[in-house]
Amino acid sequence: MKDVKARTVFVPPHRERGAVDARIAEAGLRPTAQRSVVYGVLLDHAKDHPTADEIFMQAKTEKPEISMATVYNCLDALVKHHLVKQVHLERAATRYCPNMDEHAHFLCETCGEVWDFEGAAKPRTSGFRVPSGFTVTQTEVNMRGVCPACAEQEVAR
Amino acid sequence: MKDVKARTVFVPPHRERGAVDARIAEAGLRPTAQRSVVYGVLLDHAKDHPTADEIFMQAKTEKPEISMATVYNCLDALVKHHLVKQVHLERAATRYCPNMDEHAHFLCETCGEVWDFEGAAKPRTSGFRVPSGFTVTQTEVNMRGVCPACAEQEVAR
DNA sequence: AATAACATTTAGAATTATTCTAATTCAGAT
DNA sequence: ATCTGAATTAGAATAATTCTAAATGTTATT
Repeated sequence: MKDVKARTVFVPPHRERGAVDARIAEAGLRPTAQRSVVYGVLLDHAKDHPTADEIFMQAKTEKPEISMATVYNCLDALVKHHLVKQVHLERAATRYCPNMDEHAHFLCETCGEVWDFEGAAKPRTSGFRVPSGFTVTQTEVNMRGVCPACAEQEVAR
Repeated sequence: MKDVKARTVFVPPHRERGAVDARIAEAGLRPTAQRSVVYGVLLDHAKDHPTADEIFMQAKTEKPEISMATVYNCLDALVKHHLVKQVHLERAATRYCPNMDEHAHFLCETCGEVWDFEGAAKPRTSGFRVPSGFTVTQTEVNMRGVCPACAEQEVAR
């Protein structure tokens, strides 16, 4: 697998300021300036599944004083209040995803890019038999393989 | 969540020496002493889903000269040759699992213990629609929640 | 059996992601 | 204005993993 890179991060096109704060407040969190920026960055880059470090770098362009520790604090708060999901695809850095619909993640083993696959059936247990007595609160489905772009390049060679 | 601990590791009851080497060889790997020990430890503690560090500690009791780097090397080789699966449940250390049947992993958020849930339906895509052009080679299903023992303690309080 | 070529192991240093700590700042309630 | 607790900050500390270079082991060839 090549070096795992995130997509190029670019400045958010349009993000409604109040809407972000409203969602944070609805989730039962005080919408501080930092949390808004972190959550906003994540919403703008939902497709990128950025790491804490990538979020930090982007957040700094909007709020230069923000610190890495705050990014982690904010992400933890957002995760705890079900606005954001952690994604553990590899032994590398945790990725963050603001798409709370049930969906799977796909990691291309060639280019390292991550995609969302929308769910169909019952993702709560994803076809697995949960033994009695266990309570499942969250299910994460991670796939790996080759994306169309990389498959094409493979053929070309 | 309490401190995440692995189950108490105890000395393997009976492990057939030749069988381990044979499986390593079948997978196309040279069965070195270190690989045998690492794979053997993993087979004996399949239910524990140990981390590299836990494997290292147990392996040392059988082969005191083994080094952490070698444990990582061996694990990587075993993963590459499909004898072992990596499990990424949390932001903590990667866990290793020698059960190559399709199954899901369940992490108890209270005690940190990990279980295998045997699969029923088609775990290859686990009910998710894979867009055309993508090739899925591996699917990992991770669940979180509360295990029966912890649920009981919860009620007792 | 000796040699060459290559794979594996080793110890320890280096790197990277994440968490911790203590001081400071901020927001809301009195 | 002041108190109180929550949030943020910088930087140190920790933990997992990878890297490096040297030593050792293995296999194939002579």
